Amino acid sequence: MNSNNTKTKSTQPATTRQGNGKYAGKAASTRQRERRAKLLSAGIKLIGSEGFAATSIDAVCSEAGLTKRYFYESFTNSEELLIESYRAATKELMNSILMAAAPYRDDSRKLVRVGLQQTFTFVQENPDKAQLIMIEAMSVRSQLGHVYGKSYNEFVDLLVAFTKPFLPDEGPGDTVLAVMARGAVGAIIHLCQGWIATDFKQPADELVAGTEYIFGGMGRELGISAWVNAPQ
Amino acid sequence: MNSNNTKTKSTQPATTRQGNGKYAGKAASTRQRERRAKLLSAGIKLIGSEGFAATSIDAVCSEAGLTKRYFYESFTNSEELLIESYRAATKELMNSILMAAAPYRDDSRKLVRVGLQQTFTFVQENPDKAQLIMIEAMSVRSQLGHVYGKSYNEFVDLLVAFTKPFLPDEGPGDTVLAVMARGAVGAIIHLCQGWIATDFKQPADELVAGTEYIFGGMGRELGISAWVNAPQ
DNA sequence: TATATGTGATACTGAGTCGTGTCAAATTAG
DNA sequence: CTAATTTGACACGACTCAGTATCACATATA
Repeated sequence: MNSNNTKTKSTQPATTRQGNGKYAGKAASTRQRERRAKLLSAGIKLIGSEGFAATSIDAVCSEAGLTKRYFYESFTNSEELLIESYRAATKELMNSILMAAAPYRDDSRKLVRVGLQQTFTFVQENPDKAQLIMIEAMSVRSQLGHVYGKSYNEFVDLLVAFTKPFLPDEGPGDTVLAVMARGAVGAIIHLCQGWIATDFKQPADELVAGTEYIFGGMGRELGISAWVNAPQ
Repeated sequence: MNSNNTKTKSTQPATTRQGNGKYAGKAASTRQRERRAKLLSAGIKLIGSEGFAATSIDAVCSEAGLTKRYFYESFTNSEELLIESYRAATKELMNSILMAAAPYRDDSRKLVRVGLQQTFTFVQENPDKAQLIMIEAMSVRSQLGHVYGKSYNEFVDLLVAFTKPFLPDEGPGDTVLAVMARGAVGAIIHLCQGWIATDFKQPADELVAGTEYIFGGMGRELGISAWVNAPQ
């Protein structure tokens, strides 16, 4: 359950006559964290490129340069690796978008443009992570379903909360607004999926332009002044 | 390669002294078609509910009430079953939308509304097929990727072709228009995915309303008169 | 009835994978 | 140096599954 599951058996009940855990100049906990990071990185790479179903634990260990023993030291099974890989990749994407968009908090249109640009840039620069986030995560059953749904809703809620202040009094209710936000996120995800599948043949600018139109239309339809008072 | 792959070995080179293929009152080709249909139906049900990765050939045969021999009579492997299942389900969805929307070819807004309503209705009434079309198909690698991409592009092209006549002369180019269409389809697919995952808790009307707003915004942004000359 | 063919149940082989266990080599602390 | 611990390589059993083969039974034809 806990993300920080240190399973160091520590089978020295009393007689710690020797060895406080150091090896190769590093403490036991450090080595373990490094191994976990290696496995996570290998997991993201393989799951993102080959797909979860085609990724065996042996392959992950081989990619990480470790043996199975250390896999089970950090994860109970392959699904846990998937979940943690998804968490790590999602966090990274979110942070990169927030960082890029932060300077434009007061300019809705610029904010949308920069956010979209950063999203597509991240996808192009990290195809494995993008594929993991946008394709693999949603097609795997059981536990990850909840993680994915939760993470997804958080982003949608963020989008709604951010849009709310700009809305005029009249307009659709919250439920419809939420549907629109989910649809907008879905549009981006889907465009990214197709983009990945076709090896980024289309220029990123065209995708940004198209999604800007979609967001612009929604802004206009919702009566947000930044778009209503705009040409075209 | 051919969809109508009849693999009746017909190992009677010359001495057809007996047996023109009838059994249980039906011709050989009829029986084979029925078996294939049973397998296809079982495949859609299992892949759509359990996922492709969790669907074994044995399970499909068991669900269809047949044995493995007849699976390999109609399909070379499980991926071929997946592709054919996807084709069948997609065709059914397309037809149901086109049938529902046909009477409103001259009223853009009504056309969009009815098309969306029918889409969500189909998804709710055929969750297995919808899950197969919208979730499983895109997460499987290799051959199906092309089938999915092709089918998807056909629908996007249809959408673009249908919109084109209503567009004013100014406005975005074809590439941006195509991106918008793909995004719109992605929005619908993604909303359906979430809807399926949450067991259709949200009323279909709300989803239709939200997607209508998205389409309305796009229509307005593109300068289509049916939406430009509309309130709100 | 006798023969050929279709059918259903099941066995079998080979490959792949998971999770665990073993053992020698490497490293550290006393 | 010596003993304890960590590490890497690999073996092992159990299991699942794909694809093929076998065998007895059912049905059609002569």
